[in-house]
Amino acid sequence: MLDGVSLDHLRIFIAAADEGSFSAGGRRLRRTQSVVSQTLANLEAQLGVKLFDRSSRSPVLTRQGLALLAEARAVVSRMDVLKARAKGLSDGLEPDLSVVVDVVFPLDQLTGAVAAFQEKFPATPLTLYVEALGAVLQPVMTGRCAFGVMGSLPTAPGQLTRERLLSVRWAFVASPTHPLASLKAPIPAGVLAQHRQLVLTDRSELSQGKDFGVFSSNTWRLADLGAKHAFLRAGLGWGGMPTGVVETDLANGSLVRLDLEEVPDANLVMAMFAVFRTDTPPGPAGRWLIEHLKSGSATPARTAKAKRARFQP
Amino acid sequence: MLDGVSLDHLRIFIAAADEGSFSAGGRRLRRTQSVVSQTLANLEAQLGVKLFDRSSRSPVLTRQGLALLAEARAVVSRMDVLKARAKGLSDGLEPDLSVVVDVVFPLDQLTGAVAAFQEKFPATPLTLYVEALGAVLQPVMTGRCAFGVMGSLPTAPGQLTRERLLSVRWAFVASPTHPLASLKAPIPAGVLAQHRQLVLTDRSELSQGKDFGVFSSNTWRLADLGAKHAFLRAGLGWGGMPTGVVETDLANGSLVRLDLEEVPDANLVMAMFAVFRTDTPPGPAGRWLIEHLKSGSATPARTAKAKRARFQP
DNA sequence: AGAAACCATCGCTTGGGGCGATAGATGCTC
DNA sequence: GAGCATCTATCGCCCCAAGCGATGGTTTCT
Repeated sequence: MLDGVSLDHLRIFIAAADEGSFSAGGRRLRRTQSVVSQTLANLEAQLGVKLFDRSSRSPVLTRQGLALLAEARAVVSRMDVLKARAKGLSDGLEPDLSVVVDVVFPLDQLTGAVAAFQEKFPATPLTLYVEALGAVLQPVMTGRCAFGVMGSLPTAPGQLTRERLLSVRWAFVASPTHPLASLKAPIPAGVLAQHRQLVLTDRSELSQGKDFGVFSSNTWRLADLGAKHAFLRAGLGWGGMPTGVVETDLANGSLVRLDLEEVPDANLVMAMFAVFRTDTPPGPAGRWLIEHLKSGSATPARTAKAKRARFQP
Repeated sequence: MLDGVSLDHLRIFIAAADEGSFSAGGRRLRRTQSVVSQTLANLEAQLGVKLFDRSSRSPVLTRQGLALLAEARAVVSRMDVLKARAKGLSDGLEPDLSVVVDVVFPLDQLTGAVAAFQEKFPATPLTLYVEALGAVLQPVMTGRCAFGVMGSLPTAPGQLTRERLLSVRWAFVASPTHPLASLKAPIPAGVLAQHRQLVLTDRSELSQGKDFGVFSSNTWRLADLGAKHAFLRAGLGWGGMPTGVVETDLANGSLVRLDLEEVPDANLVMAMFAVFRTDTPPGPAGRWLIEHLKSGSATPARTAKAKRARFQP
């Protein structure tokens, strides 16, 4: 034995204190009265503290006993936490979860799912990375993240599995002060190419040379969606944005939608997928999170519902 | 045994994980390597979780093992807290401390001492009551409070011990709009008696009929020092206040000092005492707090020092 | 190849946890 | 007040899990 006082000692102490009687405490734990008596005498000796006043018929906690009772509860409660955690792990729950999400993924959908996740799996630490485009892929490949959330794969290695989550509507926009904004008719590619396009980029090598929706050779590359947003509003160029991000701008006129000849009906959508390595599929927690990132499983939050209504008119 | 997993299991787990080796972990705990091996196998079986990957030469924690290691540390750490607490109690430290303090006790001295107390005895819950005059005595008599802090005892039962703490300077004041305020010469008792005096009182029976510094038969009795303060400032009467409470009022003129004929040199001080039942003297924590309530042991806080300087010009 | 670690497994011993019995004390009931 | 029920303390006994030492297999370093 490494230490005189054990968990069983504390459990017997708690039972006796709760029941107000050694005998009753013993009954609760299916132990004889004698072991309770001996154990508590032993515990008192180990701690050097009188826990019970035995002068009356049934023992009553001393003040010291009351103080240590709270400590004892804390100890066994912590042990119960450990066992609960172990139970989860033995059922296959992953000990922690790292996820990387593309910036263009709808924020409210993400926050709603993550909030629900924390409530559902409070013991599972969740680490969230937000990256752009190809930068999502890298941590998934290396295994640092259990899965990633990203748009159409520029290059889809065979070792990856992807699973459709939802679609992000896309709009090409510009500031109302921008020359393109005054053109009502569908804009042909030739005209587009004459104006600087703002393009989201990232620092990874995986998406090098793989451009998505780039119509102009005159481009500025921005690694941050918020920066791109600000540049667009400042009239420094035109480019595509998720409609969810710019809808208030479109409503109040600080950005206007561009009608492109190449994109009929402005119906551009980008499908978003959960992507993970086929050899290490997500465990229960990761799977749960993936399910709750799908469009059908929006959180009951009001904002999410409103957003969905706008997405499917 | 009430439960398969014990504290010793966790301690062995922690040692092995820390050392990165079963043998080294065993050495640290003065146990054979075989018991470490067996114990960990047993623990893994109990929890249903593989803690170590034994495929390589020296075992390495699995992800689950890493997660449970943190939990294990939490459990034994909580147990260490319990034992530390028990150690304090066995050394005679009281499990908790209740104290009742008279409102007129200098606030900064009190807060300083209490703050230092919480730092010195973080495990000892401190309950503080603030009462007026005789109301301080009652919880001390009944034993609900280990000691009380109060002014001169109106009636000093022999079963109480008192110990001097510090002196509170006292001033008789009134609003500048009050008729007495315009009298420069020392005011005789006869004149005082013609004006309403505001007197601090309390709801206990112990101070019934025992008035302190009452010169007028026309009195209003206030159970709250703050209320008395407000009444004085409103010009509703005259009365005594601790100088510490009214010094800013005296400085900015919202109250003026009265020069009483009965009280030469305005040198009225009220000695304050720690009072406790002789049969239950305070333990180490209580004694520590009493020492730090004395005037010489002011906290190093700037305000307290400044206040003391003003008190002893 | 050999030494030196490491871990798993197997008997063997032993100490503490648990049981039952007993005795003394206290409170309830008739 | 006698009898009964229930409580705690203590004793002797049993037994299992914890611990030990030895053995064997494996990896790493020299």
